[in-house]
Amino acid sequence: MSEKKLTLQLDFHSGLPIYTQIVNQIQSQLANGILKPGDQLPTVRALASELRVNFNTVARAYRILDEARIISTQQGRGTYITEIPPPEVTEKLRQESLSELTQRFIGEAYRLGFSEREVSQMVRDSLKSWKEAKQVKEEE
Amino acid sequence: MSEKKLTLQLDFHSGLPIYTQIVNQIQSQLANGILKPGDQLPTVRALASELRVNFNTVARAYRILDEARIISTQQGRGTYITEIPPPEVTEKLRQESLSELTQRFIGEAYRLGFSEREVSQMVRDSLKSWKEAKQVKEEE
DNA sequence: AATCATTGATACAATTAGTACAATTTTAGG
DNA sequence: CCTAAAATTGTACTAATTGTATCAATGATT
Repeated sequence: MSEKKLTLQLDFHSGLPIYTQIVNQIQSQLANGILKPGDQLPTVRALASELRVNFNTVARAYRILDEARIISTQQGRGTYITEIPPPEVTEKLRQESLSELTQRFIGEAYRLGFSEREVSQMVRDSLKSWKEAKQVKEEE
Repeated sequence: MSEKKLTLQLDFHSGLPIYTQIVNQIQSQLANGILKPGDQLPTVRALASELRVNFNTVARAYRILDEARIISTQQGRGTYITEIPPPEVTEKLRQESLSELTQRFIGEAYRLGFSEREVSQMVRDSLKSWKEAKQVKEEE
């Protein structure tokens, strides 16, 4: 696993805010293929030290990219380029995630000794309340 | 006694903490019948080594599952899937617990952006598999 | 001068790793 | 067999690394 070193060129006199320059350059390196989905970015402190900049400035750039779903920042872990699943598998992944969630729920209910009838009845009731709550919310 | 090897797939970039992924996948495998009450799980150190993760991370996952009464950890012995406790709770408590469980499930599905239709369809499917699995088990 | 955007300082929170310890089982000597 | 040491297993506490939140200082623009 090669440790790619993120290289950014900041221009402190350009009038563009530092955090904007960081955002732009990471986006452009991603567009160029220099950065790839799954790549880990330097920590906010490491990159800040590299660029001779306050780490909050890097954190701000990372937050902007995170909100744009371009990167994924994880407290205590690090920062990674978002994996973009090809569109045809997105739905599959979605279903798998719902399936796992449902299986955990059913399994837990089973463990607690509930019958199929009880579970399906409770799901019906809960979905009904949920739908009603959603309608109220949409009327606001 | 066949030594079932617990197989987990971790995604280190998914945004979900490792310990959460371990918790979820063990619950899933229990719901699927891949894991069964009484099964012994790998030791914290064995699973950690397998997953290339610190053993405290596995211990944390095990502790969460233990607190949820899904597994039973015993210092010096090992870790086992909890045997289904006889539901000695009253019917009222039973219903409350099912209701809470269901609302948590629906809420989580909602948070992940699934529609009522998708959720109820998935519940139907999962209940069907569950019923089938139970029949097979009763024939043994 | 006032205001606003940018950057910096400081404290905090979440996750994972390190180290020492306690409970239990296994094993080796007698 | 019995017993004590060793190995195995989970626990507790702490440290290190990471991103987050809040607010203060700075500096440019109006």
